[in-house]
Amino acid sequence: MADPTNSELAGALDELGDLYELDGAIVHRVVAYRTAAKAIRESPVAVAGLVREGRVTELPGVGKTLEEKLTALLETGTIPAAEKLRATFPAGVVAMTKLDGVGPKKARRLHEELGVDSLEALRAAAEAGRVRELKGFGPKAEAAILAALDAHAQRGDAAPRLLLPKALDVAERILAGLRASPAVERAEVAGSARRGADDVKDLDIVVASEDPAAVAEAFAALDAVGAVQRGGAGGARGVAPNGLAVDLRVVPPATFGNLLQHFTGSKEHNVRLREQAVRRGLHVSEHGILDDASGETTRCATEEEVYARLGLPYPEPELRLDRGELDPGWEAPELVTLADLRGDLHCHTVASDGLATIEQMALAARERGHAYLAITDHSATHGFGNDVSPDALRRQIELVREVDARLEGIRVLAGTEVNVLPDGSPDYADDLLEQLDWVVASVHTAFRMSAERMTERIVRAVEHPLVDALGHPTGRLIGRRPGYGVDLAAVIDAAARTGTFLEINGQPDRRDLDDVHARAAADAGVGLVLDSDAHRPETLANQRWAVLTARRAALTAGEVANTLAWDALEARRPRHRTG
DNA sequence: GCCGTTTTCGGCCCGACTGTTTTCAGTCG
Repeated sequence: MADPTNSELAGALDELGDLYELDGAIVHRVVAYRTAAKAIRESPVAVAGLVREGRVTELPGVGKTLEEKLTALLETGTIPAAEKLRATFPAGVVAMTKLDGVGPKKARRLHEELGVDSLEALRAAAEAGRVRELKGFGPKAEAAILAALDAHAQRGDAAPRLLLPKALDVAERILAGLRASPAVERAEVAGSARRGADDVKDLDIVVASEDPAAVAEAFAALDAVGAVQRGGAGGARGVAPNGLAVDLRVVPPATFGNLLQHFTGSKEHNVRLREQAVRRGLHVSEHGILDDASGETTRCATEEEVYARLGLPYPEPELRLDRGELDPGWEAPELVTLADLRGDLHCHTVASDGLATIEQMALAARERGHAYLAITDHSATHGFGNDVSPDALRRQIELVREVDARLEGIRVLAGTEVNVLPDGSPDYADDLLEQLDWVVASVHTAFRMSAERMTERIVRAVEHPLVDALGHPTGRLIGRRPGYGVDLAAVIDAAARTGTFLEINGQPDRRDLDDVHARAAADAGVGLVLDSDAHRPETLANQRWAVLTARRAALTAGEVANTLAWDALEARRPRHRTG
């Protein structure tokens, strides 16, 4: 039987944390399970392997006890403590703790005192007016439970999340509206949107102003804020027309830095930051930094002042993920920017499923300041758009050469996004691939093979000497489809061995590789390419999202291959490697 | 349950909001 994935191992620890929490364990013990689950989920290597090698305690937050539990899970398929607790707390009770406003304490009392053991039973009890009979519960608590059950019935377990570009579009319109108000001195988006996350649950907007009432009024009047659910001193909550919740917070300019830092998060970053500060007698909150020794609170107008007061280098928002950025001795890397990119190595034209011609795409890339653009239409077996047969590709190469000769100021490269067949070979012959300047190999078909076979398939493609880059390496679609089961550590190893580049695809629902694995690839010496995968001129701008993922991976310009001039990059292609 | 410039025990971020309370527990981010 295949080893459990990191996600499955993390899920088991999260469940055990939930069960211990219901059982009344102290909160720190529960937090320890969740911290360990996060470390496992974000690990770029297969944690099951670490457990077998006796190395799993190298992960931060995993100690002897959790090592034993993970070992039991691998050897027997279950954790004894979880088995025992499941007998006391049925799955329905755990499910109750996921409802808005219901936590472990309330769920346990509903279970013990009303015999409720499922969401259905909870609804029946609430509708019968039995919940309000419990001490500490009242009519409002009962109504809130019914509302939470309705919300759960509508959206299921996962709260709806919006892809980053859609959320930022709302944020930018709100910010523009707020900045037009004379009462607003500064307005910024905070939260996961500012950190460049793949998708967001809600927007946090923070404002510096001496007149919060005027700001709240301006906020409520914005078209981008459809309905204001509640307002009050220092803030308001609205809902954008597309359903995105928007939280507004307003403070005087003197503490804007504290507020922006606090609401940018991440939560884990802030917890770590505050724990370290406490050891030095400092207490950090959105209101300022309290010094135990003097009793003084330092208020900061900028975030830079917050980090400086704590003696820390300033971490860019994308790096605030509690992945070592607060460790002693950490130095802020100079993160790659969109302006560093000198070319784009993945786009489509009307030859396959794109909407523009070679020339239109090239002119748009030149307009964006690029020095080169690779035209990489899909290959024949792909199945989307027009089939690009070998003969059609030969004609396409001639067309590219013709456009390249005619246009000044942009190098147009002949390429392909060649399909990786189930056996790992590209679906054009080598003598044709040899004529191309740039070959991206991608998996588009036969997703459902075992992890072992998929890994062999992709490693074989990476090892092909005429494959320059692996496109969207995992095939994930954010919020819709997990990646194919593939051992990325083996893929990264093969790429490091062969000099093949790995792509960070900039389509906003791909961003594939993700930040964790992009970091692991760079650490292994693999070059990353940040591509738009544009299908029309406007979506060349999608490189922006690849750059954000790269920044979350702490990539510098030196770790991104398409920051190089084409001549330098061409010389680094795998086909030029010897030995 | 983890961890150590308070190191093998005794701590473990901070505040807002809500509903039920007469001073606070639970939940959330």
